[in-house]
Amino acid sequence: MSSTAAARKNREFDPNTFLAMIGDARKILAVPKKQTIFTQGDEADAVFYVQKGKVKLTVVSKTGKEATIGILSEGNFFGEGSLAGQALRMGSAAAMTDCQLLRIEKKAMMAALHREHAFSDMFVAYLLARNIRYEEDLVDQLFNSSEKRLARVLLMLAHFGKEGVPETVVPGISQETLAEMVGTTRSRVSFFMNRFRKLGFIHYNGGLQVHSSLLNVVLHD
Amino acid sequence: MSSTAAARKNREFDPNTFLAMIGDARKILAVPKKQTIFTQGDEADAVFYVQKGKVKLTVVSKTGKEATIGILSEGNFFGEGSLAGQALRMGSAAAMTDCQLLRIEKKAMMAALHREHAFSDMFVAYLLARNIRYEEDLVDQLFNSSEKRLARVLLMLAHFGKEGVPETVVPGISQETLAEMVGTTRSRVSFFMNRFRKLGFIHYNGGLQVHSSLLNVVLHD
DNA sequence: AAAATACTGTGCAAAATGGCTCACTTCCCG
DNA sequence: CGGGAAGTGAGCCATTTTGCACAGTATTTT
Repeated sequence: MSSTAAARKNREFDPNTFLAMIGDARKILAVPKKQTIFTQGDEADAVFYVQKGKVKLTVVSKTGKEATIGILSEGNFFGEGSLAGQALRMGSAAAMTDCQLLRIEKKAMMAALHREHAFSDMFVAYLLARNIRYEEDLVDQLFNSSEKRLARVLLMLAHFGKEGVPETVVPGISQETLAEMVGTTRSRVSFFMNRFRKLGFIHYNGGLQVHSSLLNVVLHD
Repeated sequence: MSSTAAARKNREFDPNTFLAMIGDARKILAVPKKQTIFTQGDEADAVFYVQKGKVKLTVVSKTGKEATIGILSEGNFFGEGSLAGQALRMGSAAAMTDCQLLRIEKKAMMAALHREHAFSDMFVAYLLARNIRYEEDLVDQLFNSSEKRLARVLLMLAHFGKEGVPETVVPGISQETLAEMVGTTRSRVSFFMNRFRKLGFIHYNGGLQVHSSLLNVVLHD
């Protein structure tokens, strides 16, 4: 219930309504932590929806470098490229925590989009939001140094609870993964993380915690 | 007519069909080269559609740096952020060439999306394509050096005509603009452009021409 | 608990980039 | 047609970033 409320609050649509419209051309998947959901190059014939947990999307370049495109929480879709005619997965998806996912066949998804007003309204809203997010990421890359980008990534990963309660960042996220998201090297991330720690912006306490003052790094100058 | 065919070929929807559905809550705008269409911070209450010409989207950072998010040709929408609830423009749009645009009121757009199946199908397809494009740009930023990013931008700007006919890149694009797209400095662009020229990848001939062999720079290694 | 793995903190030299400056060349506008 | 503004090619040097390498510290596995 609380997850539904959270998703509605953030995205302006109700996953339950969504669920109802698809009918039975969907499957609920329980994916354990660290398991692969799909791999770059796989055939792409379905869209996924995160009901619970965190999913990491990555891409591997021809030279073997790895980049992390995003970390998705509940209320997000992924694998939508298949709807746009991409026959193969352009990246991989893996569960960072135990997840509950919805797998929707491409055909069923397109039929539902075409049939149900409310559903396509919702999906358009979702895509617009996603577009905005991508644009922000891109602008961030064009404008900021790797230190600021790291600060921004940390802030985005730390959904501050009500009133800035310091919630723990995605449990177990490694410097390696952070480096892949920021677009830099792990040693650089290590360097900045220590700087942030010395300045009191972040705090290790079992998990990683981010203090909202880290914003200063992003906003200042 | 040829523009319609081209757009259909690339985007799988017909602007004319699109036009018909909106009714009269749209205006056709003739925008002369270099004119501003909207400015960062303006009120956002309409979406635009490029019928003819090239439009440049830019963002200015708090520190005054400028980034170019994209250069749009016919068949593209821009300013869709307004549909997602952005009350103000997050960036600016300007005509790079004489343009013919369609300006659609936010309300009319949303009503049409909600009313016409074919229209929302088309728009969903458009948004998916746009998403893929943003994702590619982001991956490019995460993986590649500024030299390769420049090579990629040049290749994207040069829509090779049938059979690799070397078409001139967006007429009059400056190194400054290229730098803003690539996310580097103009001096760096100048440096690489000359390197590309010496290697025979590009050619100045009144306008700028790109040889498809530039692909080697992007693809190799 | 021991062994095998994964993750982190550093240090360093080499390479890439950012930020100027300056001299020229083009182009555009009055 | 002249002057100015805009765009380009170069060079230089301070920083930033990369790429490795290594040792010490968690974690996981057996």
